[in-house]
Amino acid sequence: MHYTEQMEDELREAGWKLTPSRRAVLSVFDRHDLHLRADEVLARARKIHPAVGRATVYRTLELLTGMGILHPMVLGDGKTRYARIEDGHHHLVCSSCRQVVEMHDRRFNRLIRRLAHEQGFQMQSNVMECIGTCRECREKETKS
Amino acid sequence: MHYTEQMEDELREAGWKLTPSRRAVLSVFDRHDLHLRADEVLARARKIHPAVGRATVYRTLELLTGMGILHPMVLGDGKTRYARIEDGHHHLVCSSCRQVVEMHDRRFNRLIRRLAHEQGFQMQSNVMECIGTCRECREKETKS
DNA sequence: ATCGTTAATGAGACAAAATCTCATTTAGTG
DNA sequence: CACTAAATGAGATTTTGTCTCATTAACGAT
Repeated sequence: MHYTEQMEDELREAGWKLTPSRRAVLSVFDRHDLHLRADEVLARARKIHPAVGRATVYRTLELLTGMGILHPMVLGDGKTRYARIEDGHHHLVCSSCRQVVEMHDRRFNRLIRRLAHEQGFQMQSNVMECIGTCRECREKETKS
Repeated sequence: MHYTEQMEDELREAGWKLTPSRRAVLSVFDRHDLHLRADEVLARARKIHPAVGRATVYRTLELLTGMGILHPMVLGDGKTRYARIEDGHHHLVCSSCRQVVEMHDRRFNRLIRRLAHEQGFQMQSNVMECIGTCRECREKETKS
């Protein structure tokens, strides 16, 4: 089953109405590897359902964030971007060339869940950003 | 030695000029536990050096971010906030009441550093946000 | 199918956050 | 203390996000 359909079910089960606009926004995030600004989401959603309004995109992004489906983040350039939450969403960001590497490591989720539990929290999702320098940039650095 | 002085040295060593405005912004972050919006930073900086302009605050926040001294983040309400980076900065955020719990756990930093290293990254800093529900909110939930 | 309720919508006014420009100032250097 | 490039503040401008409100349409009941 596709991600979009799953999410539509989730919305329905939570009692939200499934409108063309919401479907359009959701379908933008069918690919898992996107980090989009609100205006980019708007543009892409309009390709699917040209009538969507800006307000609705913001409302939907907020809704999806509240449901733990998306997560807003600032990847170092001051712009807020939305990305799907996979439990969890872990980035390495190179502070020099800005490339973003996605990490998927179970140890991480396990450790976080445990630490959250120790504090009485029940984890819904988590996002980590690690800022550093990638190998290529370090090598360029030392050469110059 | 105070944090502010350390950071001033860092700026100087990197060849940046130490102006009253930059000092003012830096001194705002002398306390380690702040998560401030740009306009809050401006207001606080003006208490110290009333002449600072908005543009300069943004410029300085960007500079300090680039140097790995501050990190911008979106704590779930869509507002960008800046906080000092301590290696690392780990939050539990309750999605219901919005309380933020700071975690300090060495295992975390160790694991992240290792994972970063595996990818060829040299870590400068890291930030983690775990969204969940705190005990109090869960208890309220079940009672109602 | 159709109806009724109510959530959801789009348009556009509005507000807030961030950027840009440029003439002027000043920190650091010699 | 004079020089110069970096940095600044003011304010115009752009971008991003919010709000209002009249209209629409999703969904359950019939």
